[in-house]
Amino acid sequence: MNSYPNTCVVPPPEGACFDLLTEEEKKLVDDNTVEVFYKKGEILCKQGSFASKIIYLSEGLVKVYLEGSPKDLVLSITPKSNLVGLSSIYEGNNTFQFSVSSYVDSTAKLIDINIFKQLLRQNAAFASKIIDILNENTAQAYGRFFCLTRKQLHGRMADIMMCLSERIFKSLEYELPLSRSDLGELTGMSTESVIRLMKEFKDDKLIEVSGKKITILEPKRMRKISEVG
Amino acid sequence: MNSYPNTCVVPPPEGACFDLLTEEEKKLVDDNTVEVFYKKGEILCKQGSFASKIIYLSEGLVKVYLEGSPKDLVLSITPKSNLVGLSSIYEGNNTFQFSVSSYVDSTAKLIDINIFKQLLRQNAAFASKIIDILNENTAQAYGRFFCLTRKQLHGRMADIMMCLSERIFKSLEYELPLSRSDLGELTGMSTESVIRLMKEFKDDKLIEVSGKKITILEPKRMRKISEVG
DNA sequence: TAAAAAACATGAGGCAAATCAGTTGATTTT
DNA sequence: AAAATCAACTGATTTGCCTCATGTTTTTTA
Repeated sequence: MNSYPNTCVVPPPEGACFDLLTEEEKKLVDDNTVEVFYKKGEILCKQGSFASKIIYLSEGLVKVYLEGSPKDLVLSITPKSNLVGLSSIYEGNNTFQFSVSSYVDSTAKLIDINIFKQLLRQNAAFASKIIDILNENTAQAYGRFFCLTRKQLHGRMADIMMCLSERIFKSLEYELPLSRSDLGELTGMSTESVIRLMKEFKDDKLIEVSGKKITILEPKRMRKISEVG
Repeated sequence: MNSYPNTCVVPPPEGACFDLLTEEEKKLVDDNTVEVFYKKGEILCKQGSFASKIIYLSEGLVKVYLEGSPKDLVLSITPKSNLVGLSSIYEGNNTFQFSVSSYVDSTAKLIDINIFKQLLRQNAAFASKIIDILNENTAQAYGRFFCLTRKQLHGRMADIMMCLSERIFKSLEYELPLSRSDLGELTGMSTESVIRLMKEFKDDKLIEVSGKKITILEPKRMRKISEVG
């Protein structure tokens, strides 16, 4: 890959797909939606369970992951204002392909999946927009796939840090809501390696760390490290 | 993951999405399609280049991959009667996210992307079917993602062999059109490891190998190896 | 059909990163 | 306030797999 526009963490903001619905359709959605609050660490949906809802994350931050022993595989981390778990719905499949759990307190709107499917079949503009979103998600997943299989520890660490900065917090300085062990899961490395690398980056004056607070001092060098792997 | 319905290689057969078009729309597609023949090893589309066509593979076998140095990452291998490169089209992106090249002599129908997009916007049943296909592809990609990041050599090797058997050749005995080095690329391991593992499987009476011909003697044990990693 | 090239095969050695086995400090429980 | 739990951190050891070096067989090409 020559450029890394959306390498690792999170799908880009979606744009308001529901705006493409008619008033009548919007009402249909509203009438078949419930809002649910989740505490930090709670599970929004469980891999293998019956997929009866589409999840719209209105507040919070979640991870989408495949369950595996001994370790899960994080597919993406998704911030507020995004649809989650869209790709679970297809003909011949009615179970979630993955689990979703919250990193922080979160709020989700759960939309009845049959209503959602009905809208896809009757409103082509809406369906077309959903295809856009799905494809952006896929592009992101491929970038992440590449990151985890082809880069080594330094590259992966730099990648995640830049991605969190650019795509989630939109600042070079951020308060990390994830533990070192969460970061290890996200970067596909052991917790110990996360700690060692953060120390190394810190010693090299690439970043500043104090507790949960991360400041990226040299974004250009970080980006370079992310790219060379 | 508890089950591995579509773990590694190839998207499931799609069903005929073009049947959902009206006669008029079908004609529109036909009028904007060209058929091209590719020799073994040729490139059907190149990552980063302008995506002006949707590729329908009518004959052959191709790999979809991300370019990387020193090694590419194979996203999927796709047999005939499938759409390839669907996920490249989304708002704000008009370049291919990946490259596609042929393992064997292949024939593709290239459909004008603007016509394709127009159909998505005007025919909801068609768009809905395309969503199904995209989601199945995504499920496959996630399975493969899991395979390459969480399993080690034995599991990956068994996985690919079973997948080729079940999803591409639909037989326990098949003539492999890939070299050992292709297999290495596909399983994310070195060519040497592929050879060592095939010898090991052969010595363990799990498979029979003679040249390019593979026979799976113990599919149950192979599946087990694939699952435990 | 001989020569060159590519694919297949095998052993030895090295290394990136995981695992293991701790210590320390902060927070929660009792 | 003591005990227990958890997160952050560190060093020593192990290991899975790659790389390199070299040889052999098969396929391609001249």
